[in-house]
Amino acid sequence: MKKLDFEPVSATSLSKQIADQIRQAIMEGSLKANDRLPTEGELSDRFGVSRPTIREALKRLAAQNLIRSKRGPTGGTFIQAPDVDEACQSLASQSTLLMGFNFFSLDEVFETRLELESVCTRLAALNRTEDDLKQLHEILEQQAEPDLDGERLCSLDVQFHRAIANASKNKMLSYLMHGVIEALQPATNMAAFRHRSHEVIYHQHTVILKHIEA
Amino acid sequence: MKKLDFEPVSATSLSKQIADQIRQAIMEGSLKANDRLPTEGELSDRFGVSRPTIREALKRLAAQNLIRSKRGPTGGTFIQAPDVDEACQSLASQSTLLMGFNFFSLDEVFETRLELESVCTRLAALNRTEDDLKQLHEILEQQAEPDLDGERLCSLDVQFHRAIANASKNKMLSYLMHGVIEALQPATNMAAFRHRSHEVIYHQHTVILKHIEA
DNA sequence: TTTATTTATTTGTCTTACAAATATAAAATA
DNA sequence: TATTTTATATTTGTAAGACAAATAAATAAA
Repeated sequence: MKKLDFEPVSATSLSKQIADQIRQAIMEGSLKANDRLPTEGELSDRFGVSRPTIREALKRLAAQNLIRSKRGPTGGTFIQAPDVDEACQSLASQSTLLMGFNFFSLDEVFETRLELESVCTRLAALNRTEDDLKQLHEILEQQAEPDLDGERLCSLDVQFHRAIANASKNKMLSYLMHGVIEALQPATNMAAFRHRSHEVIYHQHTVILKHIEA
Repeated sequence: MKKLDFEPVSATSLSKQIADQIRQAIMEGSLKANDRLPTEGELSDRFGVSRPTIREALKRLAAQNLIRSKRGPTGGTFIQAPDVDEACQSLASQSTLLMGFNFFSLDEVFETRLELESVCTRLAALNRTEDDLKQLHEILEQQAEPDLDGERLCSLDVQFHRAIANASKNKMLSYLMHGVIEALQPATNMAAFRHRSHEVIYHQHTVILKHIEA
């Protein structure tokens, strides 16, 4: 007899279903930033599940920075307004992970950074403030020092690239750019150590900065 | 008397600390894809916490698609290899959220898409396969039809943009591009409905495709 | 009025127990 | 013997109840 393959009625766990519901409410805007959710007890009543299940659902949301919790009266669980820096970090770690599993080659990521940076540079040339220029100069000045250790060199490199992204005055572009830069940091680290390309990097940065100023 | 502000000994919950530890092990590569974690019971023994706490930690990781779980013998919790499509979706929803909270203006996102697309188009012109061209032509052909309903029009628009990203043959760039496209879908939807810009869009796409072919 | 103290509320954690899924091994049956 | 069924062990999923810890507000004491 042929096997009928019915759909599983509910393959996903309760905690996941609940988390998804709340998540959707946030995305749709029915739950706004700093809104307070009912207490865990109330939630377990409303959803008809136990408190541990509710808690697992809330932890899922907490992992995505969608909520925060506090104890005590006036405490509870609150909708967390997203934060660009956190989002950036999460993008970076996703990218790092994808790179680690060889979904992206090093070349691809380098190419992406190069292209994005070219875009950022062009926009920065149009929109940069005096403050941006000052900051870029400061970083470059620190990079001019001849005997920098590798760690410091890399940190300054990252700072420089981030500063360019910020100078573009396009927050979404910066967001994406920061993610790519972070993902590349370990790799650029290696490259810098190996090829002692201090002068090369410094020279490149000088050229870029001139371009933005002009 | 002046208050000394000591660091809180452990402001973060146990489940978070445990999740972070496992997360780091995955990022560092000590835990590889499809590796099996110890059972929840063993984990609670090893970490010296209760099973519910372990479960909350695991749910945090599950929310980030870092693990998957299965019941039964031969079941357990396994390290999940990241998936580009899922990562894309998560990037898109992050972007949507940031847009929803007005961290990015519509202009910024449009500008970002425009610039990224320009990069994708240039790379696509270099790297596109015959298959890519065929696919782009197919989509364009469907868009040529005069009376498309709004939904279908938008869907084809998204498909076209995604196809260009893919034709660039840079997977990281595609990944970022897809995120931006998804985030913009609701907005482009609105725009398309309002301005009945069917012909405009079609014309633009024709120009882009010619550029890629040449 | 100011300072302690109590109290109520809410999340954080632990313990124990049972349900559900599911692969493996054993037993029954054709 | 081969096949099907049944039992069994293992592991995650869910539940219930209890206590700990944080903390703000109300109350009592100085």
